[in-house]
Amino acid sequence: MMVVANKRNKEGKASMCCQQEFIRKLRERGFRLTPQREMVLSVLHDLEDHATVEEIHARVQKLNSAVDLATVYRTLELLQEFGLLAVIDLGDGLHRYELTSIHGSHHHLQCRRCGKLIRLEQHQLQPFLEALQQQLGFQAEAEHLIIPGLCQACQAEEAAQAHACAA
Amino acid sequence: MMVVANKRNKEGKASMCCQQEFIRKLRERGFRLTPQREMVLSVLHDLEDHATVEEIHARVQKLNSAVDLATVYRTLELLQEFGLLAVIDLGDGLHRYELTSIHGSHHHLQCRRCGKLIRLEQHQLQPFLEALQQQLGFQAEAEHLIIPGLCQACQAEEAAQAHACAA
DNA sequence: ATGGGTGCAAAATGTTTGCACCTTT
DNA sequence: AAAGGTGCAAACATTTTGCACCCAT
Repeated sequence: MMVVANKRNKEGKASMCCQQEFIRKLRERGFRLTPQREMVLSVLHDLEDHATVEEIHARVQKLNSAVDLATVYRTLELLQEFGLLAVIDLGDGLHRYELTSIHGSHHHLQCRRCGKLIRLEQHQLQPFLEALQQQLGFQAEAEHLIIPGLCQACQAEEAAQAHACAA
Repeated sequence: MMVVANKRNKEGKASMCCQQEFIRKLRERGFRLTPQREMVLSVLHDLEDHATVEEIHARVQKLNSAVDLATVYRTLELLQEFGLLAVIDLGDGLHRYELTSIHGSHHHLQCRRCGKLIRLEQHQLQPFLEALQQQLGFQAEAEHLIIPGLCQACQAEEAAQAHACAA
């Protein structure tokens, strides 16, 4: 029995390009593309940003409320093994996920004061990674670095605060 | 009642330099330096490398087996608030800790194949962090980045393996 | 006496696993 | 029939919390 898992195909976008890849990798190992797996993939596909397991599960349940959290975990694990899924750890004890094929390799600057995440594209990191290769022989495969610090706005506010204290 | 928490003072090294800092920050907030906190700090001080909570707890228990895990957690939390403690997440679900004052700001290159950690000093990262400031106005405070990739040895082995498959 | 700190046990959180049942091939 | 996949519940691991009691000021 097939469940409608991706309503967006009618829009004609090359939607779910990653589904082909997923199916291929599943078949390679004798695994199947089930409606549940399709739904998880679809939800991941539609994320503008990375999401936690709970968020993914909640969205999947809107499509079919019977889908279990354990199934979501199991599917995410598969996607990770296949290298299709990036795992992001912001240090708050929650893992966040996103499809690598959709968002491309990128990184985040995380403001420790306001929490804002600033996207950093792979190419902005490239010179640094190349230096690692040349100087240390290390071939970096950084897909998702989180660099903590202070965003521009918060730098200003902290400076203002320091002023106020001094006065 | 005072418990001997740091046997190494007799060696004459400027041992436990961080203890002064810890005491000062505690006092600032009306908190106390207890034997338990002293022991946790001492254990952290003697680590060659970062350690998990369990490892720290085990070492503290060698000094006084009554010390509770919860106390270790509470002390680590304090040290974090004071900015004296670096938390490292290698992605295996365990947090590792080390005193910033002892080991200095540094980072790690982590080989995804053999698991080896290669130390990367702060100054090796500096040009990149400065570029972030100049180009994006972001003031990075990266204290402990983990950059995944392949170490030199494993690059060679992967290449050899690829050859073998082709043949 | 006031308030911080501890140990202990319970709870909360996030994730994994065992298993009976269902589904696809 | 064989093998994979699911939902459910229980198990797990890590971390946090509530509380009675202890200790320092």
